[in-house]
Amino acid sequence: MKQNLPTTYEPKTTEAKWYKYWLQKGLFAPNPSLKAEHYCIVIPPPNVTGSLHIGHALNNTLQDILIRTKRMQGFNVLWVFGMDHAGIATQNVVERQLAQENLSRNDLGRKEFVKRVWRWKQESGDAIVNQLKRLGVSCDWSRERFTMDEGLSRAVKKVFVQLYGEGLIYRGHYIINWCPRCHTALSDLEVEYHELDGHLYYLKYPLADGSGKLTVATTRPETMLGDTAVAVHPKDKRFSHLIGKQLVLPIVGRYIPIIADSFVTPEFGTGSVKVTPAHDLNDFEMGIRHNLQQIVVMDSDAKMNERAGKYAGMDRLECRKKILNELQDGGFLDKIEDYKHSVGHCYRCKTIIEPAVSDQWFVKMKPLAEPAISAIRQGEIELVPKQWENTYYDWMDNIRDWCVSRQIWWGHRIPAWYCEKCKQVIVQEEDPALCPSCSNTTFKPETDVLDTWFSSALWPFTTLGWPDWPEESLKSFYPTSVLVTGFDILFFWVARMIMMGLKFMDDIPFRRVYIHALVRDEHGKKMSKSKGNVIDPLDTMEAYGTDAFRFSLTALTTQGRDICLSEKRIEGYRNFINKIWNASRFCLMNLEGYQAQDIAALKLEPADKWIIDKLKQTIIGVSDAIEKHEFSRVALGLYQFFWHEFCDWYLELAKPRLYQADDQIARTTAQNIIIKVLENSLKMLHPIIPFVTEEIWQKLHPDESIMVAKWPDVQEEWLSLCDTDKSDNDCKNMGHIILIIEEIRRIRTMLNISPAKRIKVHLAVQGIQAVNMLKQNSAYIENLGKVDCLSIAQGEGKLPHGATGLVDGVNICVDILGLDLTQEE
RNA sequence: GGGCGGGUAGCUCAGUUGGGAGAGCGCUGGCCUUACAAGCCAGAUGUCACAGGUUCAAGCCCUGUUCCGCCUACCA
Repeated sequence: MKQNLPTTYEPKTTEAKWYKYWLQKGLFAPNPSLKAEHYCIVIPPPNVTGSLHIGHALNNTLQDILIRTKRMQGFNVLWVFGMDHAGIATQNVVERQLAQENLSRNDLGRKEFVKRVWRWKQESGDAIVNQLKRLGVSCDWSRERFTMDEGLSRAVKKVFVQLYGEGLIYRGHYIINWCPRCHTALSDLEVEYHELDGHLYYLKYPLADGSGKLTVATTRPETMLGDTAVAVHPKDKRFSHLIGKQLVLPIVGRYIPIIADSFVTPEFGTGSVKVTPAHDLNDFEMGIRHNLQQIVVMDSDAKMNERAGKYAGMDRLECRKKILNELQDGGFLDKIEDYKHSVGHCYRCKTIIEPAVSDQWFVKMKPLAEPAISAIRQGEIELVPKQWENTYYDWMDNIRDWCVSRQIWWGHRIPAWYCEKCKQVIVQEEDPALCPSCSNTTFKPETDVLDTWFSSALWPFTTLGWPDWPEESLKSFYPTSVLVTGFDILFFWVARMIMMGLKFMDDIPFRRVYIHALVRDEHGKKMSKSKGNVIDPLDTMEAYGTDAFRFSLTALTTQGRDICLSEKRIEGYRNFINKIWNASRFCLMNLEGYQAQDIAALKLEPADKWIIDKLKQTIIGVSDAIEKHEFSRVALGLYQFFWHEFCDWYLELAKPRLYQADDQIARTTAQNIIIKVLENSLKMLHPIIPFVTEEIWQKLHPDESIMVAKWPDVQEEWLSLCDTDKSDNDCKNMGHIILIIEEIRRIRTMLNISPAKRIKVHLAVQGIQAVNMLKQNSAYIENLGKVDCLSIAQGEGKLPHGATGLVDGVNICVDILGLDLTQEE
């Protein structure tokens, strides 16, 4: 069994080899004949917008750790893979490509454009799959799904139609967030707010009766063209005499009323506010309350339209300047103050969004949210870390209706038609044949598509086969075991999956949500291409190996904190991988004559019991940490055990027995222990670093994959053999011996004794038992302390001249007679 | 405005029910000791943000202050 291996681990060749092997053996798919508890994860589907970033690497590494562990623990495991069509984002990518050819999507037309996006989807999808394979993830590729594939599209239609039928989806004329660049409505969540330095402009509106002027404050003077009122607080005594009077809108000349509305904050600005129902959310609502006209003065590009008169065609910001000039000239501009305020931007293209009124489709959220709130409150779904529950409640308790229609081309068409004759809206899965109200047969189909997150919300059950359930077995994987995701999509995705799962499956979609952090650079800065601090997963895997990369991510994943990743750190863990490699190499090199033996046939030494006890503690700690999803604890516990306990101490302690040939049983014992410890370590390490562990495992067990090896079990005879609770003190004694060795080494260093030099050491301790213990373990001290003459005495002893130390009641004296200490000075 | 998280060794961070202040990297010194120089041995380094309080005992619990980050809101 003796084998020779190179001294440095070479990840590249190894990784490709084993991934292929696993695929060929079909180890990623669930075992239909296995009668075991199910463990299922559905992947957060990556967007088909290009390639994966480090956040994906983290997300999928953590999922793979759970999946691989559970597989080894005997569960019937399914990890569903799939991708998201990512409506706006993907459309933008393809539009940018077209722009390089000086084309727009309109040049192609809808049909051609969508074809082109499908082409891109193929390309991007392949890249994503390859990256994930490179990362070593063990998802079931045979069940790949796409949010726009046939089955999922059918599910989307079905859900839409049912919700519409129940009045939970409606079409309405409301104010929404409009992105003038993407040319589509956005949901509230898709708007990012950023603080901008702006101004507060004070405008003077004259009273129609000539009795004076009323000053309003605004950040957007250009919207005055669409003003249809000025509001004051009903209890504000300064203005109560003006309520009901008319103002003359400067420049425009239109008459607008002064209204009273408690929305107005008397302390802010002048206490009176201009009302533009068509271009501001609050004004819109005030407009409804007071039955005001909505005057739209901008078009879909956020340019002024014909209602803006001479400003028509102007960009909104340009128009602002011109209007201010004109107001100034007319004496309507009172003053301008600097003002910081937050402005909404499109989360996909960062353009400033424009509130606009239009016809859109909405999902009524309150009835869906209530059961989803109680699912968390009742503990049916657990959020890890728990602190996110507050955030969840906060949003869910104040949830607003969800605008789901998008005016883009890439996505699920809304299954609605309009009768060309009577304008009746028809919502159904199939094309209508006959108008139910006028029997007309010609219809205009809805051109809007659905928000991407609408189909994502159905992901946990559509990927498993709903509504057709082509494979009956998959049904039993719902609810899934855990969802692993970032906090940034808690509302976008997690909350909506819970709502839809409860609505359509009548059950939660997952029992637990593990929410991990964002990956930042080593100084905590967000990674971005423009800052140049991006760590690319592929480059990193190329440079340090996939295992080192995965181990780094895992070791840094502590709950409730962002992950700061530096190359230095990855390099450090690369060294750990190499350490594993070399320790394994050492074990394999010393297996001559090895035979697996029953414990009973072995002659265990204190060092053996000590390492077995440490292994046992590690198994308990690691298994527990995985169960609690404390990933950093998993990685660091294994690191500490393997490097510092196994390599630094045990292997050194075991070397004399491995190197000699006289005492066969001593040798066999040491061999059995190192193999036992190595195998158990490899198994626990495998979910984090699958490649190197498989490589070594198969040197011990040719053509038996570690992927399906049994997870370490502390009940096993081997591991229960050293029990510190029982009378056996060998483990504890070994701990004392280690301290003594360390003290001897310290003294050596202090005295500047060359590491190669063998020295004389005298030990003295109270009590015959203690003396016997030291005598029993003297070989360890001699070997690792480089001592060739160790004397052990009871009591104070008569210690000769020398340097002394004291450890746990043991007096240590290094004999300096005969030592050449001249180099000390 | 509201909420959450965080301020621990030069850097990045652990610290699970209060009792020993820790890891990795970096740094210093010594070693090619027959697995590993991507290594081995030894070492230095901290008013645990600040101020009070509870306690025999506080990095950990309570109150206040301050700085940083994030989320959220109808900041005209």
